[in-house]
Amino acid sequence: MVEDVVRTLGFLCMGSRLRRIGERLQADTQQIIDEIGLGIQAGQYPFLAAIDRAGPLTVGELAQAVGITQPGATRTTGQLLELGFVDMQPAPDDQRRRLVSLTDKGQELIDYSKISVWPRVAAAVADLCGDLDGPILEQLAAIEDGLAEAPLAQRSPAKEKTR
Amino acid sequence: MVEDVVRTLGFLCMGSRLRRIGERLQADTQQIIDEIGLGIQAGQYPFLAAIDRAGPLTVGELAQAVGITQPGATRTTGQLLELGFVDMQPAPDDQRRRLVSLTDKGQELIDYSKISVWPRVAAAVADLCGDLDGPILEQLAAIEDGLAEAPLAQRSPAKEKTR
DNA sequence: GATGGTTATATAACGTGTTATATATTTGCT
DNA sequence: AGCAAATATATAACACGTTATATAACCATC
Repeated sequence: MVEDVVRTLGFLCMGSRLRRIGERLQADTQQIIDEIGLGIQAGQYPFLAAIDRAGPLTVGELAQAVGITQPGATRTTGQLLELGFVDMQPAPDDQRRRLVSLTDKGQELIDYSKISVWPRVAAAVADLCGDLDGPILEQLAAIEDGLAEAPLAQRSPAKEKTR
Repeated sequence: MVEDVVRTLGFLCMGSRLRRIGERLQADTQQIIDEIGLGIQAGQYPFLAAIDRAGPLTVGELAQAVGITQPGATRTTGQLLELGFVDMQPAPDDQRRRLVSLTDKGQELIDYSKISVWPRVAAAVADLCGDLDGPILEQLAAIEDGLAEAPLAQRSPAKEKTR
């Protein structure tokens, strides 16, 4: 068995480490989404959630809300448009801005997700790291160990905790 | 100003959040590397560090050591080969395995990085989150706030803390 | 009211992760 | 020995982030 360098190097590799844990969590989340059978990518949720919370937003506002760059927001918005979850129309007062709003289909997806996917994901993540405390490196180690033991999909509220 | 949905949604978006913080940290680290003038990508360091610590490793062992999949390790190894930092040769006992070792140039890079880049990065990250404690969501919020105030490059040990 | 700078979005090119699959070598069984 | 299964690496195709730049619309000033 080979040493996990990223873990060993601690603060030095914290960027790589956060990133790989984030990727793992998103992949696990995707698995839950697929199990429930929704045709959406985990990374697209924050966009829909932002509009659901704040009402129609422009592409730039979406980028800010989700914390990525504008070209990334443009692309994901295009995908959501393609999938029929959102609608886009120029802002009446400023033709440069494109207002992105939820379609009925998008609103339904969100409403259903709120009762099916989101609670399950949030509970699974909380099960994984909700009770943690202490220095961040220790918590990250605990999270990685936890994920190795049981992925998010096995930490859903439906399944009784056996530990 | 638009609400940061990923932060607001907490555990539900923890994957996205860890990922984006990791990307930010890596970008900041890259800036420090570039300032010092080394021709390497932040994400390539863990590969060289792994070999430096453990001696020559196969592609598969590198993937394990760095915590990514094998095709990713194959690609990065190819880049490091191209850059002249590593050498590859078939393992004597098993022609399928390719042993990756540091070249003199690679070893020099590592040795120099150990005194120039690594301490600075580790100190900057420690400055950012070394003293944190408590629930992970709170720590992540503190890290994001901290990065917004001052990127890693401004948290080097050379610069006196002004706060 | 034309012109130059700013702002919003789109597009292109790239980096680096993933999954799926092809290829070559080794291993193990009859 | 010979052949099937397993293993190690490479390659292809894709996801999704980035930076740099093009284009269109708005605004301010002369």
